[in-house]
Amino acid sequence: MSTRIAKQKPMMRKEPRQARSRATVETIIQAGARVLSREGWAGFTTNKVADLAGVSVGSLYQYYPDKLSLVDAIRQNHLDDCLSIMRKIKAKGLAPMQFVANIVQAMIEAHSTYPGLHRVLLDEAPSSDDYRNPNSGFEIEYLAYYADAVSIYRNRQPNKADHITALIISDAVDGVIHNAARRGLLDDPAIQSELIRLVSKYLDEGVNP
Amino acid sequence: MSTRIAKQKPMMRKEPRQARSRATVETIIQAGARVLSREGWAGFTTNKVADLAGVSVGSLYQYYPDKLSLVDAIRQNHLDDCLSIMRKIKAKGLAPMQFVANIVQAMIEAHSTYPGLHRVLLDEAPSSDDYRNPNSGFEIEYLAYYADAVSIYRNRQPNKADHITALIISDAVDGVIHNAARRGLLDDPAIQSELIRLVSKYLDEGVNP
DNA sequence: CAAAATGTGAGTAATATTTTCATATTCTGT
DNA sequence: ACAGAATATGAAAATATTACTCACATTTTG
Repeated sequence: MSTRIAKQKPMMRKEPRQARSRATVETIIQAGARVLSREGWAGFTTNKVADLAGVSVGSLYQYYPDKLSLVDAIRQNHLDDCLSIMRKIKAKGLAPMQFVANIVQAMIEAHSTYPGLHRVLLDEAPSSDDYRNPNSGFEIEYLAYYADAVSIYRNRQPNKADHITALIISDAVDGVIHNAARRGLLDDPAIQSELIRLVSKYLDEGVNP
Repeated sequence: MSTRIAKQKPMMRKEPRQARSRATVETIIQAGARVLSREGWAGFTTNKVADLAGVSVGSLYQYYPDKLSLVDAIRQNHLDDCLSIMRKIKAKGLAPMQFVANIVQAMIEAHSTYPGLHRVLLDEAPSSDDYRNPNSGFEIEYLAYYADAVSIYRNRQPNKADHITALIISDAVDGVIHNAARRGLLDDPAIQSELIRLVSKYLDEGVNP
């Protein structure tokens, strides 16, 4: 999955050394993501997470000093996943249209496992660090990938205006996926193809509005 | 099919009769909207609402039997506003491009007062009735307006496919606005014009992707 | 001016949730 | 095999939160 890095305020109370504890921590993170996704921040309790993970609360507090550090870990994990997906697709070196289709489909897939997670992490859940901040490293890197995608799609050098374009696309895709998930339509092929069309047409230059 | 059904639980404990109490109720609703917008469902407490409204909790409970009925009232109020905006624009009978621009700008404006409200009401806050349901009367009416807008823009009879188009547009607009608000960019003219461009290009037929 | 409407806010009652810790179990290196 | 380290447990202490009431004050109405 992802490498976890030490922070000023130690993210982890204790580093899991054996395979068993590493698995426990992983399970806790997954369960936490599921609880956040299904119940939102208001329904996120350490006991629920432990229950769903099938471990005792004690185990949870063995590794995370408090609730907040657990959310931080979940967020870190999720954002790492997002960036990793982006990097992989970019590395494929696809043709423009395939590229867009790939990104859209990857984003849909990423939201399929825990439909509400992204939104909850960005909008609801408090944070000790600054990942919520619009100028956070994550947001910047994330949007930079989109901006890069724009220049790739248009087959030319990166451009300052690409960043606004990237913002619009990223947020529009987010909105369609989020609401589709809310309506239970994330699997609808019509939604998927129309979303791709939305992005493609917006990216196509030439025809003036 | 059922239209609107009378609620078992009365929305209001007591109907405000004098001007003073009507103003109190209005203030409470506004304060409630502000609290929901700023703090989300998790931070929504009756005492906070009363404080912000500048009235005592007692007054709040004079009109609303419980917290849930207050949220319901706030939601009802907000959704009525949304539909009312839509109706007014439709009534203007504008030309296609002006029409799109108007809707987008109206939606941006609607989100400007309480940036997080719409999302919180749809995603976070629980509901005694079925406004959260994707097949609720509100959703259907709301999307119907968008679908209608599509057929107006394309200057032809309404079409079954318009509904998917409407869904995509509605949700994309929602996503861009919501995230722009989160980033404090709701006033950015570049965002506004690009959002209009996104919608217009998607609606333009002819050029095949 | 009496009665009805409205407003007050400290306090209660109930609930919920985080976090600990004494103890039990499992693993690792030798 | 064994000691010490790592890991796991979960009842319950400690803490926090907050929805909602009620006895009483103030304002409005007719």
